[in-house]
Amino acid sequence: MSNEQFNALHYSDPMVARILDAGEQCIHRFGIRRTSMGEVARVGKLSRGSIYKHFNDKDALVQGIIRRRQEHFLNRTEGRLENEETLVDKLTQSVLSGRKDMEEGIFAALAEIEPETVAMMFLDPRFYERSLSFWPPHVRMAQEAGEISAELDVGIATDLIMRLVVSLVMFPQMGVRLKTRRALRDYLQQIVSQGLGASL
Amino acid sequence: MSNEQFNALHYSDPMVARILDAGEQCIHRFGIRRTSMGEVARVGKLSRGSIYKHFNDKDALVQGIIRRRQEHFLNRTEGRLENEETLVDKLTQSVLSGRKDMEEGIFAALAEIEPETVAMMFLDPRFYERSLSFWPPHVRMAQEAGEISAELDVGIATDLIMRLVVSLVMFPQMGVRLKTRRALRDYLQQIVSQGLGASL
DNA sequence: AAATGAACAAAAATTGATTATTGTTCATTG
DNA sequence: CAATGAACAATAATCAATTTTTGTTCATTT
Repeated sequence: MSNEQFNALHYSDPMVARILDAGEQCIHRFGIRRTSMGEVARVGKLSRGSIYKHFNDKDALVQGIIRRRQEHFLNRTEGRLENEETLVDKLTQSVLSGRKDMEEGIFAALAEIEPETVAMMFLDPRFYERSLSFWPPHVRMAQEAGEISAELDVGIATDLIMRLVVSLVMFPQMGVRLKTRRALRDYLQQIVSQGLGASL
Repeated sequence: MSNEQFNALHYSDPMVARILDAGEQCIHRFGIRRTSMGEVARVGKLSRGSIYKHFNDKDALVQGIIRRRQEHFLNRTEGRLENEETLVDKLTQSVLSGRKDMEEGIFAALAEIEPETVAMMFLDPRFYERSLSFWPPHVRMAQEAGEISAELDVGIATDLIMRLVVSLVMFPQMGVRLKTRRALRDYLQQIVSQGLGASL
């Protein structure tokens, strides 16, 4: 009998939320390695058995915490994007939000205690897939607005955007320094609208 | 008194080459963690003291091995690019070469034994900087050939290329599947010449 | 029904004693 | 004069014994 707790995350369930809250608190303070299920239970004031009811194992719990954090980031970003007119502005805003989260959130804390863990996380396909699924609606909107080519395959556009945004968030110090919002926006504008072709 | 052995790698020096050869052999077989300086000395049939004459510590040796391997890859790729007419073809060839190296070279072996080490390596700025310094001449050639905009800043073009190539090599399975040379070339052609603008 | 907590074997982390490795120095070798 | 190898303290890896944690089960509680 397979468990459905793998695919869906029932954030509405207060018990699940309590477990994730407690788990995230522990990870933030001690890192993943030094966080035990018993400690999570103690912090969340619930039973260990009850954690295992909702998460098959420790890795599932950790993945759930990371996933919720990332989805929370994507939702927050989604909200911010409503103020942005163009796809380029949306990309700019997303990179800036992403960078900010990386340098102050739970990932920053983890990077100090367990850098290998964070590195492994970055190589995890699931991490990218979630970022990837964020963009198609925005790509279509940009196509309807005539901002980018309507004939272009959504998958291809999304792929480029995902690779660019992830790279710019993860390695802000690499290549050209795009420190200011303006510089970053100009860079993205050039690539999105002309690639390396005719310059602005 | 600072040592100059950090910045320059004297591949011409037969002693340095012997040390790097022995070290690479050890890393390939046992991984970085289980490779000792004594073992490298034994394999290379030289003294431990002599290794420390050329490399300040174990990390310097490991970095030297990785660096030489990457430079070797870049040189080999450089040779292959001479057959390629356009920047897009060069990019295509580089991604394919990179992917091949990643799935069969020392990195593939390391990824099996010490995935965290490989993950950390990927997050190391030095790894990117070497890839970054590879592209400017090709960008200029493409500009002279009228393939990409002559007004475009070389740094910006190089930045995009580096981020794209690294991403496509490191995460071939992410986003759009670009399995065939043709599919990969079309993808790169679109991005380089029009970005997400007018489609082909 | 859902959560609890106790019991349990298997797996993993911790501990402390022991051994190996590191990085340095230097007199000797080729 | 570069390479060697032995000596050395400091650091890190290893190993076996012990303790903790994991993941599962199930009778009990809410």
